[in-house]
Amino acid sequence: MGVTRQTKQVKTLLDIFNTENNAISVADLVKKLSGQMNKTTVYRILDRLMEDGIVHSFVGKNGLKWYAKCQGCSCDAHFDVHPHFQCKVCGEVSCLTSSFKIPEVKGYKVDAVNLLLVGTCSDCL
Amino acid sequence: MGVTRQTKQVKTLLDIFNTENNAISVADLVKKLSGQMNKTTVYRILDRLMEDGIVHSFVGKNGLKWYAKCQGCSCDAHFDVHPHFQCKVCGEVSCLTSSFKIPEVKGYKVDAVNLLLVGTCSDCL
DNA sequence: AAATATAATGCAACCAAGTTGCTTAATTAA
DNA sequence: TTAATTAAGCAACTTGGTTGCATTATATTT
Repeated sequence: MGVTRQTKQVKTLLDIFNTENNAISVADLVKKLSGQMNKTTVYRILDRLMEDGIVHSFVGKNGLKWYAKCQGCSCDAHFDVHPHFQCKVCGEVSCLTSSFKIPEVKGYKVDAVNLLLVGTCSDCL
Repeated sequence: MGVTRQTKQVKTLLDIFNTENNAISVADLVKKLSGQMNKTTVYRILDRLMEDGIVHSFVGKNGLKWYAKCQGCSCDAHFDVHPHFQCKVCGEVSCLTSSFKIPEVKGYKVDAVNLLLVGTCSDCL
């Protein structure tokens, strides 16, 4: 599970994630790479990169799926989940470094958290 | 803005929200009401009910849109936002009563929060 | 109560995100 | 270098959601 071959396409994707600080929506990736790469391929590589713990994914404010490079976030031990911030003006999404403790809820077993802050980023203020 | 006429369809929707405690996905609503009501109508009524502050909406773990009746939650003054819980076994989504203070983030102006807890509900444990 | 203005519904067509099955091509291991 | 196997490409499809426009229902006015 998650033994990713070093294909040209995988390298392209990895390169994007390594040079880009912010999160990227799959839709944007597909658009940006259209012509270079099939959209199915993009989806499948992202799946594999996530299994390998290279990237993590989450859902943006309008239901689109976003990916960002994992940097020190333990994606499996989901207990230092970080929030994400989405600017409603420019649409940029970034990982916030401030970690966040999972709230306890009586009667429920919580094992993942999706915390999305929506607002205006410093550039758009 | 938000002056909703009391049509048969609106009453049907309101009735569903008043008898259902949990949140409902739009997709489910459309399915449940197919034959009774056009899907466009469902989407539009939900929009209006939200403008009126009758229901609030949020995004589930797989990007689907969910709605739930507002009960005492001030949907416009987004500062007593409540979290939502989605059970990954049965799929049910419910509003948690525990309120939640919006975290401060330096440089950003945060005005909405989407906090989704994913796990296993008491029925599925 | 009837007429009018206006808001809401239905319909069909559309768009975009994401998925599936299958064939072909590219890695990696032998 | 060949063989085993993973990954890429393609096309077709599914699903959630939207749009424009014609028709119908609700409120309002007289």
